Amino acid sequence: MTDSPLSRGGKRERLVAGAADLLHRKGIAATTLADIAQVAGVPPGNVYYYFKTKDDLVKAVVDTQAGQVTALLTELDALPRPAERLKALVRRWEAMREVIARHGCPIGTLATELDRRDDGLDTDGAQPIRQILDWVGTQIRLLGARNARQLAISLFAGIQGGALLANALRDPAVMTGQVRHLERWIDTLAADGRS
Amino acid sequence: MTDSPLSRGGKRERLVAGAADLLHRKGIAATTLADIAQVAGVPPGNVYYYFKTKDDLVKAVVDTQAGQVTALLTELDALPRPAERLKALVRRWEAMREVIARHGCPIGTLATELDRRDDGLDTDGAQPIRQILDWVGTQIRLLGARNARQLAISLFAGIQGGALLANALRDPAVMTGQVRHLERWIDTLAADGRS
DNA sequence: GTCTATAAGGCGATAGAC
DNA sequence: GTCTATCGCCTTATAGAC
Repeated sequence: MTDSPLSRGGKRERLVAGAADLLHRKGIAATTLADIAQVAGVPPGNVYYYFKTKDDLVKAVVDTQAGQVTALLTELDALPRPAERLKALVRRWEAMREVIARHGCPIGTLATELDRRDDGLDTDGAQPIRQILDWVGTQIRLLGARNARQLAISLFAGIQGGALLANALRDPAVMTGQVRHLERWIDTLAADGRS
Repeated sequence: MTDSPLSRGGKRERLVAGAADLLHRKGIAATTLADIAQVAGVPPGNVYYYFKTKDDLVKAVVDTQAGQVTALLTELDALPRPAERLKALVRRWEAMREVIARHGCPIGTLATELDRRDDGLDTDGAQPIRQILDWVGTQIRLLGARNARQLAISLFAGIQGGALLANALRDPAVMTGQVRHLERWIDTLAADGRS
C-alpha cells in the first residue's frame, strides 16, 4: 500500500481529517488555516504546500464526506430487505445524536454553508445529499411505491430537519424521537407496498 | 407615533433590516459591518453608534424574527380550525420557496449558525423555533393527539428539512412537494383525532 | 447627538530559505 | 520536497472631531 504522491507521512490526510472536524464544529468562515494546521500537527502556514487554497481544502473535506456516504450506502446494501436498509440508515443519525445536538449534522450544515456563498466556482456541497436521496429513492421504489422521489425527499427531510431542531434545542432526544417516528413511517411504506 | 430614543430617521431600523437580509443571504461570518452600513445607507464605521458590537446587531435581528413569528402565529390563530391553521403555516414556507431555494430558511439557517459558536454569551437563536414548536404542539393537541410534542417536532422538522434540501438542491419544487406531503399528513392527523 | 479618521489585530496567501 | 518569515488586506472597534 503506497502513499499518494504528495502525502508522505499522512500529513495531507491529517489536514483533511482535522479540517472536517473543525468545519463541522465551527463552520467554514470561523475556521482558520492556523486552527487546522494546529489540530493536524502541521506547521502553520505550511498548509499551502498541501492545498493551493483554503477552498481546495474544503473541497477535499466534501469529497471525503462523499466517500464516506458511498461506503455507508454500500454497507447498507448488504442488508436483505429495503425497509431494513432504510431503518438502518435513519439509525445512523440516531447514533450521532450527541454530536448532532452540539454541532448539527455534518453533511447538512456543510451543504448549507457552501450553498450561501456567491463564489463563482463553488464546490458541489450537495453531492452527499444527492447520493443519499438517490439511494433512498431506489429503496422506496423496491417497496413498490409510485412516488419514490417525493417519499425519499420526505424521509431525508425528516432526518435533516430533526438534526436541525435537535441542534437548535441542543437536545439529542429530539433526534431519537424523530428517528422513531421515521422508523414507524418506513414500516407503513413497507406495508402499503405489500398490499 | 414617536421614534424610539436612539433612532431618529429610522437608521437603526434600516440597519436591522439590512442586517437581517445580509445575514440570511451570506451568513453572519461573511457579513461585514461595512456591508450592513452600505445597504442601510449609513456611513461605514458609524454602526457602533447604534449597536455596541456586531453581536448586538445580530441579537437585534433575532429579536425581530421572534416578533415576526409572534405576528404570524397571532394571524393564524384567527383561522377557525386547528388543521387549517397548521396548513396555513406550512403554506407560508411554500410561499417563500424561491428565496429558500437560494439561501435557505431565514430562521433555520440563522439558528444553525448561532448554535455553532462557542461564545460564552450567545443569543438564543432558537427562540423563534421554540415559539413555532410550542404553537404547533398546541394546535395538534386541539386535534386530539396524545403525543402532540413529538408530532409538532415531526411537522416542523419536515418544514426545516424540506427547506434545507430545497436549498442544497437549489430547487424550489422540493419545498412545494414537501409542503403538499405535510398538508396530507395534517389531514391524517385531523382524521385520527376525530375518530 | 452624529459621524470620521484611525488603530490594533488577524487572516489568507506568497516568496524564498533550508 | 518541506517548511518559515513576512506581506498586504480586511475587519472590528475606538477616540475624538464636528
